[in-house]
Amino acid sequence: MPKITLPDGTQKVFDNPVTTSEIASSIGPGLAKAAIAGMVNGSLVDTCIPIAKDSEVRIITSKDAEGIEIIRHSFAHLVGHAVKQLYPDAKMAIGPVIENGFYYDISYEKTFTTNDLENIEKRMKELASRNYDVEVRPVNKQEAIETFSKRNESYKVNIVEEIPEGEEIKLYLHQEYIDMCRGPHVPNTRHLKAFKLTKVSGAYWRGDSNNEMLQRIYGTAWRTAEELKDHIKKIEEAERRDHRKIAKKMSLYHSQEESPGMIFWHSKGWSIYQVLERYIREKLNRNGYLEVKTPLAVDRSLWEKSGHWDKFKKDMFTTTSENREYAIKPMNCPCHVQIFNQGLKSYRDLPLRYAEFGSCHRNEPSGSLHGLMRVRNFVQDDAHIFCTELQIQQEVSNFIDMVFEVYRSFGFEDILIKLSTRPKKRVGSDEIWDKSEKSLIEALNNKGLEWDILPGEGAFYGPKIEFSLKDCIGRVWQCGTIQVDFSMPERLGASYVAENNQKETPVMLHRAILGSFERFIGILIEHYEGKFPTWLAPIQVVVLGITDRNAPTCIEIAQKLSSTGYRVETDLRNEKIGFKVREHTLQKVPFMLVIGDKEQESSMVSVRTREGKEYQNLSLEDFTAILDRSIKLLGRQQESLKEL
RNA sequence: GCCCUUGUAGCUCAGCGGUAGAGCACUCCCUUGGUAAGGGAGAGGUCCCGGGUUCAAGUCCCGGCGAGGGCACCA
Repeated sequence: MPKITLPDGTQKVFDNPVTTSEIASSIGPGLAKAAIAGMVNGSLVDTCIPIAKDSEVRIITSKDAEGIEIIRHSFAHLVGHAVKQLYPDAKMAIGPVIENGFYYDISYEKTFTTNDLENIEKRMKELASRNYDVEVRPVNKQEAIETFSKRNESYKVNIVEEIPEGEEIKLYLHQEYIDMCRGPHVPNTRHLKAFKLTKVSGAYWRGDSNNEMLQRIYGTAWRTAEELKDHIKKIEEAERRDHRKIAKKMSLYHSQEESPGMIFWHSKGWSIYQVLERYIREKLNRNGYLEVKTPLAVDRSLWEKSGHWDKFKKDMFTTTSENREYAIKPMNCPCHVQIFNQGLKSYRDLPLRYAEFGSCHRNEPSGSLHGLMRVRNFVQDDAHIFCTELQIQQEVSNFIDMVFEVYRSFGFEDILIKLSTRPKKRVGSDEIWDKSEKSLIEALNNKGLEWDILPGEGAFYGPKIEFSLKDCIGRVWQCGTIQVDFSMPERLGASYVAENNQKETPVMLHRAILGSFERFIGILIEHYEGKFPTWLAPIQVVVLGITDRNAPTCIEIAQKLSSTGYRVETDLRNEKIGFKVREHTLQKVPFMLVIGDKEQESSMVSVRTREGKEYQNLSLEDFTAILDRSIKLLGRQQESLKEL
């Protein structure tokens, strides 16, 4: 006689054990049709599972977050159903839910082509349109192994074998296809409509690069066709913003075969880089940092002492000279310790903050390189703070303020914070790790910030806080970091004289706000879609002549502007004004000055913005005032020209 | 590093066994035109590199290198 309590408080009493499906029916036929699963006392169950005890029950439909997850998961089974019909020799491995969709890892001797993908998708649609019931069959371990052995599903057998004895195993029967899952799954394939298979790629069995590679079929799935369409639109939007494409069109940088993962900055890209560097340098100066510069190549003995040679030898570029082996530095910190070690330091000198825009090289795996986002040569807005344990919290706190201020300058308001704790591969005692992690947690809590924890994701020498920002289409980029390091100063012999006249080892904080300039510029290109705010725009103003007669005036105006420090070009080509306007709009130049006979005679300028707004009869002084205000806004939301 | 895809003019791409193509860009000429493409002519290619198959190879096969999408990695 189970008594069922629904979310709105209503209670229903049933004579016999009752299923979620029956409860839904008792409420209404619409809900019965929409029911995907039940949330019974906090856990998700299939609609066909009988509930015998008094329970709180919520009916899950596609409108619930849990519902769409279940739908996506069932789509993975549908991939299995289709693949096994089309390619009976294929072996199914795992098919989980991921953000916005699902995938299935499959072992099959032939590689799936895009054509195969289309066929699989077509078959999935046919199968789904049969609106067949999905059956659940609980089995014991032995039965599961037999079932999958008989079907030659060696990966499934492998998975079952690792399930502890006595634990419930559920088989899901999709007509003749059988899969295994914790569930729940949709009761009928009528729930499986809005989806698209997106790509095939390789993936290691159990995510281990020592294992064989399987073929992974990716798909995206949504509750309605509209949501699917929206999602595809978002992907296209992201493609439009691809920094590699935009940078090529705007001639910001290039890379070529001879130096994979390294950037040839063109003048326009370098201009952005320099503005960033100037901006950060000014921030560092104001916050008590000392800028330094250290060598690119350093003898391996230093990297042995620092621990890098042990852990990252393969990932460093090396070079030799006169029987000595050097590593091209992958980071600046060991060199900064060398500067710290020059001369005796007192506790009165701390905190000591060394900043460096040092060029670092890391031999990243070829398959991981990606435009500006993952490169082999990069420069960070890097600095190391040498301080006492007691100073950590204050330094971390000051740093957090700086991070927020800098990100806001680029228009990033939404900032996520994560704390990464000790990884498996690490140096330093557990006691030191306890101390380091605790000090970061306290600094975060004292600031009253919200943060998440990432267990095991810390650097090998210490825990870290990571700062991620959300760009204007909602993508999250991890940029800033501050890492506590109790180990490296000791390894490299750093010390200071404390108040009690004893030598102590300082703590070192590694920190960066932008991360690497390369990557941050990549992010900015995508965030702004190439439409850099005036502050950052490689060309801020282009002066366009209407006819050849206006060329001298154009040149004169351009010279006036560039001598005041603006980045200006002229376009005096023998082309119509419409043509020039189009080109510089596509080049995303924020301001175009149009100079014809009219302007020439009246000593005025006409302004056209890249957004297509026009303003006639401005004096050059009025225009530069506007320009100044636009630049001062930095990367914050630009208002219209009138408001400037 | 691994799997798949891919590499043709400065750019975007077509051609896929039989004398290298288009659009844009570039050069020259006409045009001097008022806010997103005026017209004409011309020049431009070891078809990524190295082997092989073939009477004949951008085109088919093998190997390198790069790029793209994933996986793994990311101090």
